[in-house]
Formats: sequence, structure tokens, C-alpha cells
Amino acid sequence: MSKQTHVPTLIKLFRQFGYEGVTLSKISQETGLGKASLYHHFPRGKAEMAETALTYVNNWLETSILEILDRPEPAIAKFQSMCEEVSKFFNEGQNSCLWAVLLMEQSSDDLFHTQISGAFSQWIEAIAKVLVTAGLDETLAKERGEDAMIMIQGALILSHSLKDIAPFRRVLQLLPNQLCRGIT
Amino acid sequence: MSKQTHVPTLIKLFRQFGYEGVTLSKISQETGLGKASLYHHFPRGKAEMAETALTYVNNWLETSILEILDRPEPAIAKFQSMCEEVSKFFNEGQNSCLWAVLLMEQSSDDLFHTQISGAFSQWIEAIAKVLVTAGLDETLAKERGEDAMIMIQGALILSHSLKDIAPFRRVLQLLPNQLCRGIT
DNA sequence: TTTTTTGTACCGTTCGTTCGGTGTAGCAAT
DNA sequence: ATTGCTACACCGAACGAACGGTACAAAAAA
Repeated sequence: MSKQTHVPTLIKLFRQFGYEGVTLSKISQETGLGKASLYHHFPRGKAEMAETALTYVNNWLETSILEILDRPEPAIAKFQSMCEEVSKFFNEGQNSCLWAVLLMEQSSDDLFHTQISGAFSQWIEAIAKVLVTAGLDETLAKERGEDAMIMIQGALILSHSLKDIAPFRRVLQLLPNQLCRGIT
Repeated sequence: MSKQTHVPTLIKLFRQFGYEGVTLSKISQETGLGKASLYHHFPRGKAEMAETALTYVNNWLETSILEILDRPEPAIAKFQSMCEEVSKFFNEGQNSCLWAVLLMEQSSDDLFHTQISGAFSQWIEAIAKVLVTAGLDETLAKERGEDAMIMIQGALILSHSLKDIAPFRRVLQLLPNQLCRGIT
């Protein structure tokens, strides 16, 4: 079996239990691979497994989200498609965000911080670019991009805490218009 | 030394490394207490140490935040004081939130989820009550309370990711007016 | 003295990791 | 068709280290 086969399992585990919370036994159990086999695919061990999961998510950002925001469509339509994709990715708010999870534990921070920080910046920049093209001031556009990250991440935490996906749904429903407010 | 003396250290450790990321060795090192002493103060071990840290934070919520929101002042003034207190508590966005950290690792979720969920609900309810008193619709008021949680938590994650406290500061600066919008 | 607090040594378990392989498929050369 | 060789995916068993936790007696405080 290919190495890529087990990446979704890795993502699921790391975002559910965090880096320190995931054990090789759990990974072995969930993938059906022996511990030694895991080291065949990921010679640098647990760190490489988490990095691979992170790379997969960052790839989702580039191929799904950034692609949507680059389409030749009106800004509002792009943001609506983006929010649909986000909702699908996070299973309507029931999944947590791998970026946020790995950010929290500062132990492994330096290992992953570059990738995570870069992902956020890329996403913000892409949203800002859409808004600037639509005629918005550059500074304001970037703030709106940051706002999008803030609301998505905050909504994930709140929904996760209350065990109620309503806040997440509401945020994603209002976000497109909120980003476009004041655009001709 | 009293048990309460070392609670801030516990909070610092758990929010920095997460529940699984904190080891008794680290705690022993940071507090200067031997393992036996730790088990004297916290007979149920690591879980009790985390619970104590969590209880301390929940106590901060009740004595600081909920007290502010219960003062006989205009809504906008209450929210401004609240945001100042929040900014102080999170060291202008440089600290992460213990609630969010412990929420992330679902391994220990059932142990802490009740306390965390309760804290969020209390805070939301207190904000909503202020807004209802100021004449806002009940449903809308509760949504505004949720929005406050969303923006604070989201801003913490973003600021932590970008290693830039500007988004956190901006959110806290705008939050009072945002909560009060549409109030006579 | 009695109670509370601590240092030290230790317990069994599990951690991430590594060693030394097995089984299988392909692929030439014989 | 058989042989030898290589590449690959896989795994059981074990490693040293560190984990959370405990027993117990010395020491400090009351």
C-alpha cells in the first residue's frame, strides 16, 4: 500500500488528540500497520508523520481554497464557494483544525510553526487580493482576510466547546456578505 | 507553601504544552516541588492538577469578567472594561487559552469538557443579559455573546500563529462597539 | 508528640524507536 | 522453467528512556 493511503488517518488522529496525545500504538492500530512498517514509510518517525499530515492540509488549501479564490467570478460568489468548501472540510464544524491543534502545543511549535504560519498568511493574502480587485482599500482588505481566519477558527472552538454546530454554520453563512460589505 | 501558590505555574504549563504535553518532571521542575510533594497537594495526580488550573481560570471568569458585566454601568463601558481585563489576562494575546488547549485534545475531553463548556456558556449568557437589558432582542443578544467568544478565541489563534499581537489588539479594540451596534 | 511536608528510591507501564528479519513481486540471466 | 538478485511493503520482538504514580522514612512545623 502506498504511503499516501494512510495520510487521512494521520490527519484524523493528530487533529483529534494533538501531537503529544497521538501514540505510535494508536497510529498502528488505526492504520493497521505495524509500528515497524510505519518507520518504513516515515523514517523520521512521529514528527514526519505529523509533517506529512500538515503538508496534506496545506495542499488542500492551495488546490481547493486558493483555486476557488482565483476563479474569474464575482467576489461574493468566490467567498460563498470558499465557505462551502470550508464547511465540507471541517465536517460542518465537527472536526477541529490541524493548524490550531498543532499551534497550541508549543513543544512541537518550531517544527510546524513555519508551515502553519505560511498557510494562514497565504489564505489571508488570497482573500485580500480578491477584495482589492473588487475595489477595497489594501489595509482594510487584509484586515478582512484576518477576520475570516478569526471567525472560522473561533467558530470551530466555540462549536466544539458547546457541542453545537450552530455557531459554525451561522459564521460561515454570514461570512461572504461580511467580507464584501461596502463593495459596489 | 500553600497549594494555591503553584496554581499559576500549573496554568502556564498546561496552556503552553497541553495536557499530554505536560509531564510530572516539568511540573516538578517549574514548581520546585518533588513528585511526592505534588502528590501530597494533588492526590489524584496530573488530572487533578489540570482540574485545579481549570478551576482557577473559571474562577477568574466569575470574579473578574462576570463581576464587570454586572456593574451598574452603561453596556459599552462594561464591554470596554471586559476587553481590558481579557487583554491583561492573555498578556495582549501572547498567552493561549487554557480552555481552547484542553478542548483540542479529545483524549482528556470528558474530564474537562463540562467545566469548559460551562465557562463559555456563562460568559455568553452574561454578555447576552447586558445586551437584553440595553434593549436588544434576546436571540440576537445571545448571538452577540457567541460572537464575542468567537472573535476572542479566533484572534488568539491567529495572533499566536502570525506571532503578531496586532490582530488580537484590533479585535479587542473593536469588540465593545461591535457588541453594542444598534443600541439606542 | 503529632501532623504536615518533603527527598529518595522505586514500581509497572508505555513511550518512540530500532533490529533483524519474512513474504512477494518483478526481472534478467541461465 | 528455474535460478539468483533486487526492491519493496511489512512485521514481531525488543531496546533504553521516560512516563505517571507509590512507599516510606526523614525532616519541619504545629
